[in-house]
Amino acid sequence: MKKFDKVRYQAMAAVSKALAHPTRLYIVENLKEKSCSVGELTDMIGDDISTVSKHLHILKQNGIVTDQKQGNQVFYKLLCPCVLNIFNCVLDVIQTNTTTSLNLLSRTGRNIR
Amino acid sequence: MKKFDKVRYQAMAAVSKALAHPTRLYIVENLKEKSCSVGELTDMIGDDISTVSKHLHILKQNGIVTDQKQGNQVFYKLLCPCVLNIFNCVLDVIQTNTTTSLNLLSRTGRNIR
DNA sequence: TGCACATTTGGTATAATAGCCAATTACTGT
DNA sequence: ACAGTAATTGGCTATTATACCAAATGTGCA
Repeated sequence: MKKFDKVRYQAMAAVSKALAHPTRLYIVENLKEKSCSVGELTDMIGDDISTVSKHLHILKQNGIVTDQKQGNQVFYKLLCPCVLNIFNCVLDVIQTNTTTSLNLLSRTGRNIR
Repeated sequence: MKKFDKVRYQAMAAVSKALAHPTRLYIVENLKEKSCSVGELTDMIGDDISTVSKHLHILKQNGIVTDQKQGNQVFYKLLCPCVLNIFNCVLDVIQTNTTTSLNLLSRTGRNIR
């Protein structure tokens, strides 16, 4: 693999990795409509606040969210709503998988219900 | 986070994780046009063939590629070309980041060239 | 059958990730 | 300055990923 390509794929992998965690996906999807404080997100998620803070840090580092202080709190919002497209693409892949599995099942004469 | 959501986000994270590696992204992009044998991919990538084989296994497990024996060799191909959309989305994110950085730079009076 | 080639699997060392707790930092209001 | 709330950081441990080598498996052909 050429060095040029390596750099490119590393950059892409970094973004993918940032999204490759259930909690971080949850966060991104919840920031779709409105920005949230760390505390709000923590309540929704149910992990320790330090854990949530670290997830947010990863998302920020990879240019997916930004933060803004408001008094006592820090609000995070989507920096790049284009990430939401990734959601659809990923769901497409999952749906394709599911469809394939269903076809296999039906070919064996079995069915879901 | 509701249990239902958890399952959903875990499924999505699994797909994202499968793509969250430079070599695997490289593989996916190279299977865009034509299917390739493990040996061919190994030559292009330059890692040990066992390493490449394991990457392919991960992609297969997550419904991104399929394999097919042809005599001595195993050819892999994209199961779900919709993954390629993810590439564009990820590149969008990266471009947004880059643009943001450039704006910051220019605001300081500096510039790339 | 036995050899050559292609791929997968097992084993292992190293590195990266995730989560919690405790300690620190930052801001507000008194 | 001090107490109270919000968030980040550091430290620790458990789990997971990655990459190599070596061994095993599978396939085609003499």
